[in-house]
Amino acid sequence: MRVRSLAAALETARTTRSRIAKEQALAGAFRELDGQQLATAARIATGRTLPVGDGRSLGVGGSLMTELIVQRTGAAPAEVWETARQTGDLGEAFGRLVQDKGGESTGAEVSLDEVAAMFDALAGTGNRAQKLGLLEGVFSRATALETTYLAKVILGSLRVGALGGVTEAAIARAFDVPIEDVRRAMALVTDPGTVAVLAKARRLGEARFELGRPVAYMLATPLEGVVQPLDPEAFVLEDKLDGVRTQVHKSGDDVAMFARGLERVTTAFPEVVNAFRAIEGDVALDGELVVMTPDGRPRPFQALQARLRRLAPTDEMLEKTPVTFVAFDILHDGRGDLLALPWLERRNAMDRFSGERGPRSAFLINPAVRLGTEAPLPEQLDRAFEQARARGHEGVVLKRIDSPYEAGRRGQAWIKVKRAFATLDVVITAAEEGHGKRAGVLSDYTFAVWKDDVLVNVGKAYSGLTDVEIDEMTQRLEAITLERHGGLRMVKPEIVLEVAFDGIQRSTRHKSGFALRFPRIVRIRDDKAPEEADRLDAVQALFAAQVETGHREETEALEPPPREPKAPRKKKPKEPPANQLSLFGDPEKRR
DNA sequence: GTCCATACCTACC
DNA sequence: TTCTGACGAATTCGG
DNA sequence: CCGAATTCGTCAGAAGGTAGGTATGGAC
Repeated sequence: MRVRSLAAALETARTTRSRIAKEQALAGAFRELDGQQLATAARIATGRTLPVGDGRSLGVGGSLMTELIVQRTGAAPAEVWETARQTGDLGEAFGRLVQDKGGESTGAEVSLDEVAAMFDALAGTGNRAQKLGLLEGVFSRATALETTYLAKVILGSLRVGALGGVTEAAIARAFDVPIEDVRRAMALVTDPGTVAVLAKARRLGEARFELGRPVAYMLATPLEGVVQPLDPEAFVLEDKLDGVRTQVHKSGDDVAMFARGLERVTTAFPEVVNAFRAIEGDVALDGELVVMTPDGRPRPFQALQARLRRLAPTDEMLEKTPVTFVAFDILHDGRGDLLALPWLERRNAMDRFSGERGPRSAFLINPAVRLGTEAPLPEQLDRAFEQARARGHEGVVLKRIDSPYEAGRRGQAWIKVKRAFATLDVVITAAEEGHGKRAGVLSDYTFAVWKDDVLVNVGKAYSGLTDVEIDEMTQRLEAITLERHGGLRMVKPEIVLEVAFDGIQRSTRHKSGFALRFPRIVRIRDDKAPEEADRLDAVQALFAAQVETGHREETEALEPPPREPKAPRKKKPKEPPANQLSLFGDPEKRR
């Protein structure tokens, strides 16, 4: 089977807005396939290259792709960037350049099996040259359309409007099976490829929960989205912890942990593994991974962040930021999966698995309390919410006591209650060109407030810094830039832009960024961690000055300046990596 | 030849 | 993670 | 009563913020 008909189906799906038409296009392509080819096609339709749970990644991003495009089409890097800028999508640009430069293949056709083999091989090597060779091997025989969609899926931005839900429906339609069966199987097996193959064989019923393989997470709906009145007696309340959603599966001495994307993260959290080794029996639990202070208070998400992407933590980290897995649901008790049981029964089953006690335990169970009937529900919620915040939590979650575990669904059985957002008026001082749908408009703003006659950047530029650091930074930069430019512009402490506000300039490192000629007023939300509230107060105070000095006025964004190809610093062409420019990595904070 | 900074990619909220 | 906008089905409205 | 308008559930996509792992290329 060729990639060609899948690419054609994806193109059809992309160019129509109708979900049904997208579904039909994909279903048509799926119907002609089976086995591994079907699996590969289903994964590609959902924007994936490897099976769910593979754990590896291709390691091919904008930079390597640009190199490939240059090699394939003979276009200059500047031309590639310009085309990507126009289309808002590097994959789209690749296809167009292949077409324009007459680089379409006339050779042997590319099969889905080859594509799957390429994905696997790409994930298997870290060597840039080897990756390039593997890509070249397939792309050199691809048509323009195949090129576009292969590049898109490799870059992780398919943008055909047919992820998850539409592809599930397409599988159901292709093989004439009930959509509910597809959904159920997807929640349990999680890999669209496997599910598609099961659907074709009419064996969706065989999908089972397996200890050691994660299920899709059950998610909570925000309270604002809840329509029906709630019966207080049907719900319990739990604290909503601000950490990372995690499943822990224990089978004998094997303990496995899975993060939100269902990747294995076991080696990062040995303290949790040890805690689970110490308990009796097999089990699979759903919960939140958090960092706590010695007295049992949760620390903000930032504290956990340092542990997140580490394959193996250092002893120092284990000492300074030990993590705790706080379980709030049970999926399997060693004898069978409990997903269909009502929450109350699952809760009872889970309570048998409590680990060692104490605030520094690496395994705790999240307390749940029944709602009362003495006060009106909104009042109870307000009180519970404030109490949860006072304990350092993000908010509360309401859970229906009669609800099964609805894997992979965001239903109204779980309802999260978080803080109402305060707003703050700020000024945009820099922006980047958008991608995808947003091509041609400005986005990715840097915010500022007025301080006296000078704009001080806040928002993303300052995120993560303390008030003291901000003050120091501000003073230093004011000294430099007031003298040199008559104004203060900055994107990152070490990056000072070159002009004030009377024109548009691109910054040195914020490559695709440019200032707006006139600041525009926007609103941002205050949904930061509690400790950042002080900082926002300070910013609010600065903002008050803006009103007095009359600096607030609404103006239009200007068109971006013509882009001149910049001479590459090195011999190798480097691509401005789309809108995911990393502006961060402050050396000051690394200490 | 080794070391180190950094460019790139990825994944969590 | 949140937010927005869109589709399509269900429900209500109006002639 | 029937078609039009509105509501509602669901989904896709965009966006912002942050840090670690790995390959690589230049400095020494």
